[in-house]
Order: sequence, then structure tokens, then C-alpha cells
Amino acid sequence: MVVKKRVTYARPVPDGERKRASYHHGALREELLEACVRLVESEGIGAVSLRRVAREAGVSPGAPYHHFPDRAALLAAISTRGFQQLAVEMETARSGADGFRAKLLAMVAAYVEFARRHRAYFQLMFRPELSEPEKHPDARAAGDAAFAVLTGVVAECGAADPDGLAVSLWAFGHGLASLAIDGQLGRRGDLWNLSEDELIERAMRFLDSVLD
Amino acid sequence: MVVKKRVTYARPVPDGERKRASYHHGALREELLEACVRLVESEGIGAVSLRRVAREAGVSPGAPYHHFPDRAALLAAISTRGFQQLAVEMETARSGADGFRAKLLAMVAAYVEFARRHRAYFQLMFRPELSEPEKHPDARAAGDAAFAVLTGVVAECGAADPDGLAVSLWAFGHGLASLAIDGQLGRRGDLWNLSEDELIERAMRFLDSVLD
DNA sequence: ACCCCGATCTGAACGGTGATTAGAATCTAA
DNA sequence: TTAGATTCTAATCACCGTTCAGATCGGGGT
Repeated sequence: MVVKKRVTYARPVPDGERKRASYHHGALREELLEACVRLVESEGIGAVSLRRVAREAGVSPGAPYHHFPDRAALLAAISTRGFQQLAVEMETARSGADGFRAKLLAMVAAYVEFARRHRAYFQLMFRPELSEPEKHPDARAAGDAAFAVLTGVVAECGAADPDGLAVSLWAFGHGLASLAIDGQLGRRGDLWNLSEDELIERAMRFLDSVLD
Repeated sequence: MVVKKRVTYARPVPDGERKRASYHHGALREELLEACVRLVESEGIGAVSLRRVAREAGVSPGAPYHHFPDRAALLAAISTRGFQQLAVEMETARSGADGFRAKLLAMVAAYVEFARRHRAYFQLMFRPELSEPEKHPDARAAGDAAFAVLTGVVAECGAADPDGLAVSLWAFGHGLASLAIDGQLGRRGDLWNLSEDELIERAMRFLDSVLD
């Protein structure tokens, strides 16, 4: 927690590619969400504070309060968006595969891919202490919708215990994703002499070989 | 973030069951670790700060610095201990089961049980932003040791792709544990009309049915 | 064209947290 | 009794979340 640079907010307005020279930009809400994601991606989830996000977006610390009642609401909004995107990607995977087995596999793969490609979203989505899900039914509903994509296919495929299968697939994908994101797979690369990608690849192959 | 109570450190020394009326206790390091675990368990991982831990242990905010160079070191120490405990429990599970399949299953179950019974440890162990693992090889080594218990059995059991199997089992257990700990399973209870325990039970049964 | 209003943003402030350090105080053991 | 280890007190410094009065802006009514 040692930070040297003393930063003064938006004075020079970095104003990289973003146009508008000052004040209003009309799309601050959007920009705040993006800034937050950028921040998590570049400096980790520990760096997320409302002030920091505001700074990242080039506005003063009070500005976000015109778009979100509080910090948790910002995070919940990102969480919601993440779940929606996840649902889309899982749905795409589902409809792009033929047969139950291929569909299930593709959905799990999509889950893992989503996590790895959008680590910031993924981390935000599954940190209850950050997004306080009790208070933000939107995020929760979006989560439910994403999982409905999975359970939908599972229900149709006539497994002996659909719930067990759904939870198992979810757990498998979630575990793989979490381990990858937290660096556990890459870190133990020397234990196995295999890269993260390769480990995931093999795990997915194993799952394939196991589904009926 | 609204806290009213202004606390003065160890003055009255809450001194619940802990003896020693004042000053020295000689086992502060130990107590700090325990206090930290207690804290995560009762108030969540967000409440962990060196000051808070010190307060919990009934000492001043500066005291921990005689036992840990900084906050991350404390967390890393807990992480290390957690991995050691996990290794023990997995080893117990291994030696208590007969046959490869039973052994593997028992170890995964032990993993999940460990996480649920010691959520504090588990969260600390797998939050790289907290324990900064690069800096604390002890924790990493302890982690490797724990996984060696799993890979040991996997290697002996003559699977086609031992690495793939090991990662898969790990991911499965880790995913189940993470989802449970973050409240995802309990939260979707109404989706499935099943309790968290039951969902885990079914997932484990599924895993059982799948292992050759 | 003007002016006014509500939405938006600034900048400063309040009350609080945290990590970390320095030096004084206290206890234990020799 | 004194040395050394341990812990305390007090203070420094960086941040955070949140609020609020006031500056600024865009657009609608006149």
C-alpha cells in the first residue's frame, strides 16, 4: 500500500482518444464501467476504489454519484453486464454445436474462455463481498439467466440426475476458470511441465472422454 | 464503510478467555494468525487489515510488525498453514480409502470439505492479490506439497493422461468449493430446489459414477 | 436570439480507514 | 540488576467513500 505519486484529478484531462474537451460528456456512466474494468485488468481487483475509477475516467471523485448510488452499485452493474455477456457466449456455444454432448462441452469451454478473456468481469462477478448481491437483484437475475442456458441443455439431454450433472459441469468449468485466473495453473507449470493452455486443453479432453 | 465505535486498542484488554492481563504474552504470532482466521470467518475477507487483526488479538497496531514484516506476510503465513492442513486432510482421506477410485474420490471430497469447514483459509489461500505469492515461496511450496498428494495417487493409478486427470479432479473440487463458499450454490437453491449440501452430494455422486 | 432550468461536473471537505515507523515502556532471564 | 526481547503509544502519511455548495453546460420555451 505504498503509493508515491500524488495525483491531481482531471486537471490536464489526459484526453487520449476520448474527445470532448471538458465537463459534460454525456456518457460518463459507460465510461466509468469501462474504466473500472480497465483498472481491474491492469492493476488487479485490489485497486478498485470509486475515487480511483473516477480518476481513471478523468472526472472528479464526486462525479460517479450522479450515475450510481454508491460503489457497490457500480460493481453490481459490471457484474450484471458480465453475466449477460457470459449468457450470450454460452448461448452461442450451445447453438454452434451438434448433439448434447458437444453442446455441453462447448458451453463449459465457453465458460472457461469467457473467464480467461474477461478476467476482470469474472472476478467481479464472483466476489460476493464486493458486489453485495443481496442488494442488487439485477446481477443475480443475470446470473440466473446465464445458468439457465446450461441447465436448459442438461434438462433436455435425459441424464439420470440433471441437477447433479449441471452442478458438476458448472463446478468443473468454474474451477478451471478460477485456477487459471488466480495463476494456479501457470504457477504449477513446472510441476507438470505443461503450460496453462495445455493443462486446460487436457482437462477439457478429459471432460469430453467422460461425458457418456 | 460507516463505523461509529471508536475503539481504543488494548487498554481494557477485552481479555475474554485469553489469560495474561497485560503486555507480554510471548505467543503473539500465534494469536495473530488465529485472530486473523477468526476475523475472516466472522466478518468476511474484506475485514482483514493488520490493525483489525491486532485489535482482535488485543494488541496495538504496531505490535504485529515484530512478527511479520508486513501485512502480506501475515496472510502468506496463514496461507502456508492452510495448505499444510489441506495436505494433511487429503493424505488422511487417501490412506483411509481402498482402491484408486475410492482414494481419488475421497481426496476430492476432502478438498471440498476443507474449503467449507475452513472458508477463511481457503479464501486466503487462493487470493493472489492478498498473499502476493511471488514473494512468499513458503506458501507456494506448501501448496505444491498439498497437490503432490493428489498427483501421487493419480500417477499410480495408470490413467491414460495423468496430468489431465489430476487437473480435472482439482478443478472439479476447486470449483465446487469456490461456488459453495461464495454462496452461489446456496443462492440458486430455489432454481433447483435443493440445498447446498444436496447439490454437493449430487455432484460428488456424479464424479463417482464417472471415474472408470 | 435569449434566458432559464435541470442535469452534470468540480473541488473541497468530513470522518474514517489503513500501513508503517520511532521511541518509550515493560517484562524475562541470566 | 541489567540486557534483550517484546509490546505499547503516538504520530505520519496516503487513501477511501461520501456529501455538498457552486460552477458549467445543453436544450426547451419564449
